[in-house]
Amino acid sequence: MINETPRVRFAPSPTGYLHVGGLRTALYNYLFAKRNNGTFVLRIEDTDRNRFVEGAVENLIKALKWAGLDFDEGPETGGDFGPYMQSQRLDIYKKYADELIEKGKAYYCFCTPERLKALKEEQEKQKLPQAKYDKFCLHLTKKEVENKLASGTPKVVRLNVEENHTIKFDDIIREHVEFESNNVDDQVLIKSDGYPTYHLANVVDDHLMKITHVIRGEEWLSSTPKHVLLYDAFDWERPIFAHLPLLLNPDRSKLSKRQGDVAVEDYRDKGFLKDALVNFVALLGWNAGDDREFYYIDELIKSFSLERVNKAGAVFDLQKLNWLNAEHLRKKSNEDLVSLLKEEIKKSKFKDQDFSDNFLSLIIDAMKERVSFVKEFIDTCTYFYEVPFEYEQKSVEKNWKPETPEHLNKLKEEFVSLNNPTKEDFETALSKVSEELNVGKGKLIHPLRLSVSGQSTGPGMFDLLFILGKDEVVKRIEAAIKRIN
RNA sequence: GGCGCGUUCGUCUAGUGGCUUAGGACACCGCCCUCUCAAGGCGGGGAUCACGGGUUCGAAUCCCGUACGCGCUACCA
Repeated sequence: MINETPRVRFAPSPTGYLHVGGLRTALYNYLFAKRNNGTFVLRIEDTDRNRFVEGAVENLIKALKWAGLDFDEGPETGGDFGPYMQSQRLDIYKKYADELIEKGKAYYCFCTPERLKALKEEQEKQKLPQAKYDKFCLHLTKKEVENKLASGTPKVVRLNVEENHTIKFDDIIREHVEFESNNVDDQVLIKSDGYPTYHLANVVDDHLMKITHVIRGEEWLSSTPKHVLLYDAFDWERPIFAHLPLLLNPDRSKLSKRQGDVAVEDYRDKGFLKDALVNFVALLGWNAGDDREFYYIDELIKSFSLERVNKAGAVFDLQKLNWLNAEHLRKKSNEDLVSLLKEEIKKSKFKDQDFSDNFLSLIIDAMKERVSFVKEFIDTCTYFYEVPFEYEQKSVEKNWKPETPEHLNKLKEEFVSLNNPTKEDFETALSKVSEELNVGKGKLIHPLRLSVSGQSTGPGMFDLLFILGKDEVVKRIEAAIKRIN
């Protein structure tokens, strides 16, 4: 097994969207596969007919691809071990369940839900340490079973867990784990509707698809003894297990919808860069052992190892995600940012206006260090796109003094005389006015900034003037003077 | 209740018996830079390493117990 190239899988159930916890699981599988020249498989675990969600699979695949996690085999893509939708593999599970019954490792159970419920209540009443099925149907005679089968009595198939032994297995992250078989229930393998449960389908598929490493969330650790029993019952080699720590809400419960966004698409729609989300989620439970925090996905591939995955759950901290998003944003080329910004403009109130790439690129240069999200290239500096409608009140009180109109007028006159001014020309012009008026530059700059942008904060004054252009600057100064008077 | 897993600054984490007066990052605060806001630089507060016992010359690191948290306990995954 050690010398085989690994085959791993991400096996979500199609609930309608990709959960960020799922993204992290998928990512670790992907990183592990790529790191070891292995294969990354996507398998859809849609064995619960009651939970069927229209379009869920398409959504899942879309989110995975958006994040850059391309799978080598899976629905749509295909592969040598398909089909990759469990609902299309029912006959396979049936065959293996029969094999188990043949071997005495599983058995038919005809107990009604009512009996099961009564049994459970009785066990609780007696304060039995653990409630589990009493193997009633295991003791049915062959004849009785045949009769019930022939009469079409509703049935399930149960795993026959032998009592009084210890089930042991190894886990890359948890090391050695043991369970007493007496604590393991005779799990249903095939439901009465003929569909398999997760446990059977998962084990059968992992074996048939030659999965070497099962990398999944910690919520599966408790059912791993059942899976181990199944591998042993079939006489199949067990895969290597790696149970990942959970992603947590701020209150340390399992990350859930109630306490914030959990869908990858929510984060995408909020403007998070895929590079940042992937980077962030990779660091939730793993690190290379050094201080590095900024990674692109191909760099993660080079550094990743399951051995360095933590045991304890990690709180999903939005503030750090925000910071990483800003970091990734700043590292992007203007070319990339221009096209991202254009997408945002299409969604904004400026969607009908035309802005040149060159103009947008100038805005990006001016604002790159001041924003965390692409959409802030619009929201925090609308004055680049439209004339300011109002002037920040606090700043008006502070910066617009009685002498301001005179100062602005002088600046305007100086600017008007400039011919196709550069940033430096604007600066020289302002210096000149500053000297002539014997007024500090700051005393001119703040009122000017407010006049031209309506705000008290923003990029460097002369960058701002240059980007707006002489004509626009002059117009805005005139409007501001009018406003003051 | 039972079983399992976990527990280092608010959060993500480094740390695998002496290099640790426990390091970094986010967040927070201050200073510098400066036309503002950022970015950047420098600095600060913040962790009796959950608690209690051992083992050892020496423990965040090994062992045991306790507490707490979380997960599982479905014909859900």
